Amino acid sequence: MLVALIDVNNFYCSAEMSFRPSLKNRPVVVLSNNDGCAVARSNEAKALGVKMGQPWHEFRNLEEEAGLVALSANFTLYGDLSDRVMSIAAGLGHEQEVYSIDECFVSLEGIPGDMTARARAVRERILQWVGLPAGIGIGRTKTLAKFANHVAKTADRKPGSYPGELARVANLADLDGAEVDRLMEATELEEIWGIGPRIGAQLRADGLATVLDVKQMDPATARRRWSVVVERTVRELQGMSCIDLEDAPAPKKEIACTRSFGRPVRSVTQLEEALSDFAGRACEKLRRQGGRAGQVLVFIRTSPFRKQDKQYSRSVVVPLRRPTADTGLVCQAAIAGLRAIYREGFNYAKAGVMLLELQPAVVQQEELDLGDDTSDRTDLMAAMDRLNLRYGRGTVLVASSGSGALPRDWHMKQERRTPRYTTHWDEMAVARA
DNA sequence: TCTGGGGTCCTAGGACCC
DNA sequence: TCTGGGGTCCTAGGACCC
Repeated sequence: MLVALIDVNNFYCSAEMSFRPSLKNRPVVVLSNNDGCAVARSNEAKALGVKMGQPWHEFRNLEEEAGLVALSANFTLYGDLSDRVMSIAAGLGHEQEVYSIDECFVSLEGIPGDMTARARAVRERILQWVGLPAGIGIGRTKTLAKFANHVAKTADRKPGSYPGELARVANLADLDGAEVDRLMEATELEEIWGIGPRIGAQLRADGLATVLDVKQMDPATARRRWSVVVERTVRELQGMSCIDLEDAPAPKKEIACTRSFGRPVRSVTQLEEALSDFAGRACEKLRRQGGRAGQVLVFIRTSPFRKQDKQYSRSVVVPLRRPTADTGLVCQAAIAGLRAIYREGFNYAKAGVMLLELQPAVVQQEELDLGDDTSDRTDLMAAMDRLNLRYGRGTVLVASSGSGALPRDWHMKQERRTPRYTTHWDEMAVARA
């Protein structure tokens, strides 16, 4: 196996900068839904000490003090730019796994020529055609490609941290074993793909510190002390491929739509509206993958951060009469679930709907017509999806989502969103002479 | 005052079966 | 007096990823 990992640097921030060049070289953060916390930081924002996931109110002062620019997440824009990046990156090899919105693995098996030069060309193309800077790491396993990618990005961002020729594109296959070991020795073990904070701390307690230390572990010990997951990570660092490239995206096993509210919600009516809305969105995703759900999970909870509030958190799984992707039936189930778990007198901060026991619509079990809810509304749902796609989300919805009579102030806060430049005619960027 | 959203996989333990 | 062994399925919780 030889595989490349292509990953856009500070993706959301870079996406914003590609349409607003005045943001370049400035501290920029993109905030999570509800403008809650930092989910992307430019290099300058990192240098100011803004942490991944840090609550916005904790570093809001930097706006005045350091010229920090904070933006609401604009997922429509990021999703569209992501598609463009992925189609260029796919040109690197024959098989591609889109791993997340900003990164993908590409298999280099069977590709002739100089991989490093090829990767540099693809990187240049992404920069020129989409305006986004990326890093590319190449290795014999996915974990090694991830590690190489870390080297490539860090060498670029912090000159002197690694040999300069590895900046932006790092190909471990170009190096001999001793050189790779030196890179691993210079890297903290927390950077390893698959080692999180918990296991990282346990490895530290055992006296390990660097990627090289983990690579040199005995795989059997890794399995006995931790799990097969850690064993695989050790073996992958040693060059044995244990994690396959997933060429075709697997259908989802569960689909969720959950939101924190813009302000606390107390009434069951508003929760019904919100959950109907979430159920509708979840069903839309489900229909897109051609699936049906057997169960609906509903949850509501207060904010664990509001210590002064009474706390409450509950969820319930509602079985569906038969597997369905019908928004109306799923809304009914979600509302029935809500009524079972709702208690008065709490400040609800978050709620959600999850669709479980997903199965393909094409292998539906036949059964006797019991005359209860058997009317097939597949065509109605398809029409609803087309209208909402064409005229915008919320053009058609089920009545329990609210008539608009009640204030929908539970909607998330998004006070700093930039235009959806590439997907909405009326929000396109305008060039002035 | 203000703290995201959406996933996957693995493991252990209990229930249950023959 | 003597009281088995092997297996599956389900669920909750933990850990990780971006």
